[in-house]
Amino acid sequence: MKPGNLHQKKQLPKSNDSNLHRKVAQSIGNQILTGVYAPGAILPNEADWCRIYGASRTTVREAVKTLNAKGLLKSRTKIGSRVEPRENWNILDRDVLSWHIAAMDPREFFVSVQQVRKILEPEVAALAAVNRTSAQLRTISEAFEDMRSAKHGRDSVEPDVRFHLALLAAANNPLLSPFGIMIESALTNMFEFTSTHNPEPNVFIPRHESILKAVAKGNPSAARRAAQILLDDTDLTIAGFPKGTRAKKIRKT
Amino acid sequence: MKPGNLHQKKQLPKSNDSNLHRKVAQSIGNQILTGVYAPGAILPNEADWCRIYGASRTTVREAVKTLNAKGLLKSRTKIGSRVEPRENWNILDRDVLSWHIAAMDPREFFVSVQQVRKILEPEVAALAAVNRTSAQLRTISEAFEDMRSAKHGRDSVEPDVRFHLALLAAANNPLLSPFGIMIESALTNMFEFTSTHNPEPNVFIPRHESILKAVAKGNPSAARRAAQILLDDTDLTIAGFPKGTRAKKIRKT
DNA sequence: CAATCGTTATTTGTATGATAATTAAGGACA
DNA sequence: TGTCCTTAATTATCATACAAATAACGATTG
Repeated sequence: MKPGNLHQKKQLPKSNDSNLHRKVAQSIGNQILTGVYAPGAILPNEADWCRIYGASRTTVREAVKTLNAKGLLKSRTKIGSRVEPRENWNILDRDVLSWHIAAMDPREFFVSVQQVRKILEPEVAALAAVNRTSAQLRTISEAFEDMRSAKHGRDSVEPDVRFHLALLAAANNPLLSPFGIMIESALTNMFEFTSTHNPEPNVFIPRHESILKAVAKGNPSAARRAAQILLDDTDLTIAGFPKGTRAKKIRKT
Repeated sequence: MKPGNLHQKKQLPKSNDSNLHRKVAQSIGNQILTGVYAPGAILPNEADWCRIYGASRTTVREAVKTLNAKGLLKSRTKIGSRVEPRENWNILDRDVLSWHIAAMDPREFFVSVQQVRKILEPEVAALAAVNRTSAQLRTISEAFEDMRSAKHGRDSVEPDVRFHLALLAAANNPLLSPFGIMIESALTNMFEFTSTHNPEPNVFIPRHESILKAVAKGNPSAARRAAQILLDDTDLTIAGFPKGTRAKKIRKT
């Protein structure tokens, strides 16, 4: 990538979200996540960004404040904005995660996600089996029914996501909720692969049913085991992904 | 970089807490976290905030953008800013977490944290045992030595935090890094209790040493077990906390 | 020479006022 | 009753100016 021509206006991705400061934030965020500006680097100053995007300073500053708030930058007077070290990035923020996914090899992403999911989700299922309210159980159950009755594979993605998010919520630990975004991203993006490379998504229905039943019964160890089995199956699916394929961009509305 | 000064104290840059928009963001953020404005509620509009804080609209807007970026709000034209549902809050953001801690019963917080730590940290230790680089091992080891050589309890907090963060980093999974903030907050705030209510903090030294040795040897199951033991001990400490005590406010920079 | 102390220049921070864009809500009309 | 238009409330964007912080530089002095 060629740095240098600051006088040229950037092509901002057109999006239904017509907020200019949001687009600017996304553009800069993407450049950070793709390594155009590495941790420790000083970004162009506000005046430069104004020229680059043809936006007012107000707008640029709001974009920069957004990135500050997500831990990607730290701005100081007379210095400018410096890219923060990676460990300070709010990687589980919805925007940051989407930039991250767009920037990295999707296979690598799935490996990282599966590693975390295999640590968390069995225990989440176990906690849900113990801590769930009846309303939360109903939500999980509804998601499962919608998943089962989905005709096409793509129709089962949304209830599938809903199932896992409901399970996570039923664990009733607020510190776990940021993972909902990770799970959602993973399942949604994974569909881009499974739909094109995997003929039969219905194998997963009984796996989800086992989790649901265990949570309904209030049996934590059964829930834990059921979640582990589902994740092992998911591992196999991922292992079948062809190398070098790029995930299509999913536009969230 | 000179090779000799690995032990140099990290120069904390003078905190820019004097930023007005930051103060406004903190104030509004606190009010959201304490429930003054509940999820779904519409906040006062920008003009109101200007009057309330005596700040310009520019400043208020930057504060609101910050809160938007952290998932606490969503602003829309003609509507105003609405508080988002809790599950969208970036609870593992440094600011949001500190507001959260200030707003809730600290015992409750420790329970939530311990639940998550007991899920994650044993597996983190196991991953670190397998994935660590030698540089990462050195960092962990240095933290341990600093911890051991600390004279007073309060001097062992910083290396203790450093130990756990280094372990987390050594797991080499970027999706886990947001938990560093949680761990840091937990350990730092916990000291406010242990220092006043627990006479002997040195019990934990050998526990940490077991983890270090297992990670050094590259033995994941030993690392996992050692981490579990440490966390069980921590549970006991927390169980001894008197009820109703409030954590003192720790100002992190 | 080395260290100290102002001075200057650069960059972000804050303020003000104006206009545009979005859209909920209410009113006019068929 | 339902549709379409107008209005009003609020955020979004722009332009300009000045304030504050501070790194970099250079003069002064021991």
